[in-house]
This record gives sequence, C-alpha cells and structure tokens, in this order.
Amino acid sequence: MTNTIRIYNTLTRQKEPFETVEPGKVGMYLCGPTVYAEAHIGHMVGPVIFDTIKRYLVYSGYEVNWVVNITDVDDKLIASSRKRGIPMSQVATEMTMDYLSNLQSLGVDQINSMPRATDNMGEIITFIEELIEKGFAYASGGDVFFDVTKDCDYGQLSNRSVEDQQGEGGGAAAKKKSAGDFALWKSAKDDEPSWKSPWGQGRPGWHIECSAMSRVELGETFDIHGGGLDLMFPHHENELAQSRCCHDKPMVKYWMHNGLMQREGAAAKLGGKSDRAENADAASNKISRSAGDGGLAQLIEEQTGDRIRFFLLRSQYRSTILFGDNALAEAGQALSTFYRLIERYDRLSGHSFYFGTEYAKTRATGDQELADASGELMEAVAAKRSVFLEKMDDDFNTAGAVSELFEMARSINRFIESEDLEDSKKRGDEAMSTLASAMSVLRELGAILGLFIKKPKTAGGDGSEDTVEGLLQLLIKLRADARAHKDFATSDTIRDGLAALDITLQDLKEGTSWEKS
RNA sequence: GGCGUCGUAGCCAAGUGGCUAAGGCAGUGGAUUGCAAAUCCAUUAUGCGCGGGUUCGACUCCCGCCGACGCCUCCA
Repeated sequence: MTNTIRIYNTLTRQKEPFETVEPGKVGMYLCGPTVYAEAHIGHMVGPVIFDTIKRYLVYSGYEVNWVVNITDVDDKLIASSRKRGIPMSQVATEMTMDYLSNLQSLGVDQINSMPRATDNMGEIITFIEELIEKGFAYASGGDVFFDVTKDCDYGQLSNRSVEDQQGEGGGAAAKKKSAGDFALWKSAKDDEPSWKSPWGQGRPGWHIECSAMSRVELGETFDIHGGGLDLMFPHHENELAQSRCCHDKPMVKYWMHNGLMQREGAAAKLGGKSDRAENADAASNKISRSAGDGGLAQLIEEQTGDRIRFFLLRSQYRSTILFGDNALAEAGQALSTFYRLIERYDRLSGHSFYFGTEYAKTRATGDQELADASGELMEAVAAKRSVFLEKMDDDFNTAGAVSELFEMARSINRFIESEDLEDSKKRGDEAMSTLASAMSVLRELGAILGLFIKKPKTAGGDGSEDTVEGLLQLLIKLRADARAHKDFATSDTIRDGLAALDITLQDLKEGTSWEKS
C-alpha cells in the first residue's frame, strides 16, 4: 500500500497526507443528486472523479466503501410531481434511472451503495431525536430546527460566522430562534407527501439525510466526503454540524470539493462583481437545472461516454471546467490517439488489447539493435508509469497523469516505427513481446482512470456494425484493386466519398484500415 | 458588503523557490505516401495578468492593482 497519497482538505485548506481512520480501509461518501429532473453534464464531475479516486485507492491497496446518496424527497420533487400529475415516487424513480444510466455510460461503476432518503426515515428521525435530546435542536410548530448558536464550531468548513448568516427567510423564519438555524424536519402541508414523526406528519430537511445515512453506511467518523463546491455551504456545513454535535467527534477526515462546470464562450465578461442584487439578472455561464440544463443522456449519445469522461479527467478536479463543443471535440481528437494505438496493436498482434492477452516471454534472438530498442522502450514506459503514480498521489492530479499516457503512447509508436513492425516479415516474437508488455502498462494505468477498458463504438448507432464493417471491407477491396492498376481517380473517389461520411481510410504497409470520427 | 477561487503560448491545460516551464489541440518544416490519413522527428512562452516587496535567486512566497469567476438563496 502506498502511503504517499496527499489530499486537499477543504477543512484545512491545504494538502494533507492521507491517513485512514481504520488501516487499509476507506469510507467515502459523495452527495448524489436530488432526482427531480434529468441530470446535466455538471452532475458527472463528482461521480467521475470519485470513481477514479476509488479506482486509484483500490489500486493502491485499500479496501474502499463508496456511498452515493439519492435524495428522493424535497420541495422540487413535490413541485414536479404536482406539475406532471404523478406520484413523487414515480418522478424519483424515473430520474434515478436516468442518473444511473448516465453513470454507466461514463464508466462509473465503483459505487458500493446508493441509499435513498425515503428508505431511511427511521434513521433520520432517530438522528433528529438525538440532536434534540443533546440540546442542539428544538421543535417549533411542527418543524424541528438545528440551533446554530449551540455549535461553537459552526461555520468552520465554509469559513463564515453565525452572525453573517442571512437565513432562509420565508414562512419558517418566524418559527426559528435565530436566522441561521436550519430545518431538520419540515411539517407537511395539506396534500404533501409525508411521514409520521414525533412532531407530526412531515418530511426531513435537506441536510439531515446525509448525516443519518452516512452514519448507517460508514459510521460516525469516516474518511472522505465529497461534493460540488456549491454544496460547501449550506449543505456540507450543516451536515458537519449535525454529525459532529450528535457524536461529539469529527464527522469526516477529508472534505473534498470539485470545481463547478461552466459553459465556454458566451457572456464571459460582464463587468462588475460582488454586488448580488445587480448581478442577479446578469447572463451566466453556469450550468444548472434551474437554468434549464439537462439532456445529458442525449449528449452522451452524441459524444460517447468515454469522450466525456476523458474530457473531465483532463482537468484538475478542483478547477472550473469550461464545457462546450470545442472542448469536447478537442478531447475526442486527443483520445483518438490512444484508440489508434490500441487498434494498431490489435492489428499487429492478432490479439485484443481489451482482453489483455499476455505474450509468453521469448528467448532473445541476439539482435542487439532490437534488444537496445526494447530496453529503451521498457525503461521509458517504467519511468512514465512512475511519474503517473506520483501525479495521482498528489491530490489525484488526473490531468498531469494523462500527459504521461500520451508520452507512453508516443514511445510505443516510436518502437513500432523503429522496428518496422507494420511489416509482417520483420514482426518477430521478441519485438511483439516487448510491445505487448508496454501495452499492458498502458492498460494498467488506463484502468485507473477508467479508460481503455472496453472497445469504443466505431460504427453508427444503428446496431448493424457487422453490415457496416462488411461494406467498408468491400469498398476497401475495390479501392485496392483500382490502386493496383494505378487508377487513382477511382481510388480517390472512394476515399473522398467515405471522407464525406466522416470515415477516414489509412493505407498501411499491408492493407487499409478505417476509422469513423 | 462578507467569504473564497482563478489569471501559464493561437486555444485547452499541468507544474516547480534555482537544471532546457509537462501534455494535448491547432499550425509550420521534414521522414513516410501515387496523393492522403496515421505515425515518427523537428519546431511554436528569454517568459508564466500588471506593479512593487522578501530572497543570492520567484512564474512559484508577501502586499497592492487590474481582470474573470464562485458561494453567501435551490444547485454537482
């Protein structure tokens, strides 16, 4: 187990060595979605980076339990349910399915548990009772509030004082002792969905479910808690207050917050800042569902999940990521470098990269030049692998790590060129064994990032890949015949025609391959 | 008003108190090719928003300024 991982902790605002509560084990919790509407791309930043973090921790020898909650009861869900004339639970189910399918498309498959708020009402109510008992909360007119004045450490995560709190206002304000108090339990109005509690029919406040469910799944103190920067206040601040006060011990060792995503271009510069009132109507590049963003499933269909995942991983997770067509296109262009190399390897080796077939070690042929080239390649690959891991150790710097992958790909291509492996007559077992070894390192590191795990889709989405492949082979053969007769007019007609369909041909030493962009 | 983040080549984006400031995209020259595409080689920031300061030395630390942005209200 490496013990060199360092994590930027929002609580202390610095990178700290990673030390788990329990040796060798990691409990981590990520705030999941409120399932009232379709997800947008911004919702995937957290899941993708946490999925990668888990992969890396597992790779480093930890046993990791990763929990992502589903908030399936809140005001917006109620509003959506009324508007659509269907039960709140149905809205929640639909949107949960949308969310899960998006996660799957992006290769987020490391989550151990996804508890729902409505399945944990008993625990939530118990948690609130404990807080009341210990004097940190009070019931008031059917509602229950957390008393922020009783928590002398309140505000340490987001670095703000109780005096600064403006409070939620609205109807609940009159029931509160002080403006900064927040709801643990909300009494139900007329036909709202509700649950029975010691304070009457009602539903939980926003923050309490995370305190209750994280305790159930991960215990009173666990290792990592994550979420978007926008959740730092009030959500995480309040969660932290609830749990710390209830248990009289720290809730979380490392608080991690990912940067928010913004739309590229558009109103990038709109003068003034700082004055909320004036800026309230200013155009924003922010992505949010309340601004009508959504449709992630369609975006994934157009762009592929791999491309979006790679795009997200090319930035440091704490920074603001600018999202747009250009950015995605560039990511796709860059990613294809790896796909081409992988296809090249498959073609030369006759094996599938994705199945990870290992070559038997071969006896050296005594070719000194080859031995030197092999040694050079493996040395370069080992060096880049080592830097890759150092970058990941440093607060999961996926952006820096990716650059090592590019250099690795170049080294491998250089080897293929220098040994002329495109020529089957020069393709000996010794060279291919070296190539396979180098590729296996690419596979190993790619898997940490959740990349290059399965073959990407190349043909169109009509499901007839065999047909497409057959047609392409037919055209490639016709073109080869034309070229053999130096009928370049015909051969170029075929190639240009395919290019118009975004299909690019590549003439190799032996045969022709194609790819669709 | 309070709290906080950021400003690195045409674009995206890592990074470090001191060797030649990663990588990608785009571009240019070359190898290769019937021509391409792909791949490889070379090349593209004497400088890291601006002005001061600390230091033997700062892009990296401190202060000021300018600019972009986030939170303080539902938000990943």
